Amino acid sequence: MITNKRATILEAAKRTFSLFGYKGTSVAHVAKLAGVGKGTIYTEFKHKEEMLEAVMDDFLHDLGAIFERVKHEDERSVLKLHRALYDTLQYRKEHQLLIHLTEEVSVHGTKEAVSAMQKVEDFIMTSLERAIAQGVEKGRLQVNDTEITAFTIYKLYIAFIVDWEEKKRPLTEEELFQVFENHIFNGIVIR
Amino acid sequence: MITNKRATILEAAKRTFSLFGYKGTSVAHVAKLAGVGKGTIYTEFKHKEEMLEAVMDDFLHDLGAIFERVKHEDERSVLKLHRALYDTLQYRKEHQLLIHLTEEVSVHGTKEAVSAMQKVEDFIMTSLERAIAQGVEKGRLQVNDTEITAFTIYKLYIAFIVDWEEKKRPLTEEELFQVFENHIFNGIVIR
DNA sequence: AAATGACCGAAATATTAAAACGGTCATTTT
DNA sequence: AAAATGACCGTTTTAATATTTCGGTCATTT
Repeated sequence: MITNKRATILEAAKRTFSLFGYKGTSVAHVAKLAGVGKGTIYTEFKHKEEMLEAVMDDFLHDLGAIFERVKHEDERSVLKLHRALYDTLQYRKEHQLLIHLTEEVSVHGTKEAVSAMQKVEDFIMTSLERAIAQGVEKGRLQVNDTEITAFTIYKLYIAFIVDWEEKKRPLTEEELFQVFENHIFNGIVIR
Repeated sequence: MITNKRATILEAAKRTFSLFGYKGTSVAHVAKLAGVGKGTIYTEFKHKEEMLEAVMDDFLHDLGAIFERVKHEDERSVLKLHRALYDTLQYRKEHQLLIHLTEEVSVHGTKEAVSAMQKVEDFIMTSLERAIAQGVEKGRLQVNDTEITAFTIYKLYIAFIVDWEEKKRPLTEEELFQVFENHIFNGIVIR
């Protein structure tokens, strides 16, 4: 066999999950696309959920790359933070796999999808927390509790990128940055 | 008749909506509790939804009173804003009617419930916006767009009161205030 | 003139039958 | 002998159908 068996199956799983979501994908379907028998899949994965987990791990690796890439850019701490989060959420918003999983969570509450999306949220939150902690170390940010601050920033980005766009004109990246610059970072109180 | 007919029906509607939500309440049930025939209800309200609207109007009137009361307290602008919003959301949290409607929106998407909750959100947002505009007038706050700032504060409160409590220990009123003091009002950037 | 509840079509719910699914394993292929 | 396979199994989902409940009306009663 020229290509790795596990990789072939994983690629097929990624494709079908992206097209039909977790619930909408049958193991038989993945097997056919991968060009193997159904039984073969169970020599590589304990069950269907383990396939999703493997696909998600790949995916989280990509997300991690975004934060990593931005980290080495030579910019202000605040701008870096913004760019990493913006790119991440944009990526998340456009990726078919995540779109399907998100819908599955809200419509069917499929437990495997819930846990997969939880992983994504945790990952983003953790990356954000690390970035904030770094800003604190460098003496650029004052923060009592990095977790609370990460939560605050994360929820606001989600609110603006998801909820705001539902009823108003979407903000450009620049405008969104301004919102955060004014509110979270500088504060609105006049001194 | 000693008590007002409309008020009696409205009171019964309020009770049953609070106990069973909109979907879970039948018109016959309201009629029985109000001690009138079903037909009588339709002499006062065009349809079931109009009953809900009337109940919600009463409710929004109560909410308005909270903002009004706080407005006249002699405190810092920021503290006032916080107290008004906190009272509002605590009230909301305790109020069975809103709990049921909120669940109905997320579980069944009942259109009458969606529109009722939309009204509540709009009302809170508008009150908040007015309070912020007042802070700006008094030269206490610097804000580019009161709508965006109101949205920011509202979403953050909801996030902390709903989402944060789902996974972490609920914040006390004091802690919640600190979060807003640090993030929105003063900012986290070191100058 | 105001109040009522039996009645209507429509919508929600419960019941049942049929199909599809995840996972296994005896058999086949390499 | 080891790896791959798909027919097969019990369970879960879905589709089809029968039953109940509901919002709203209106002829009759109060």
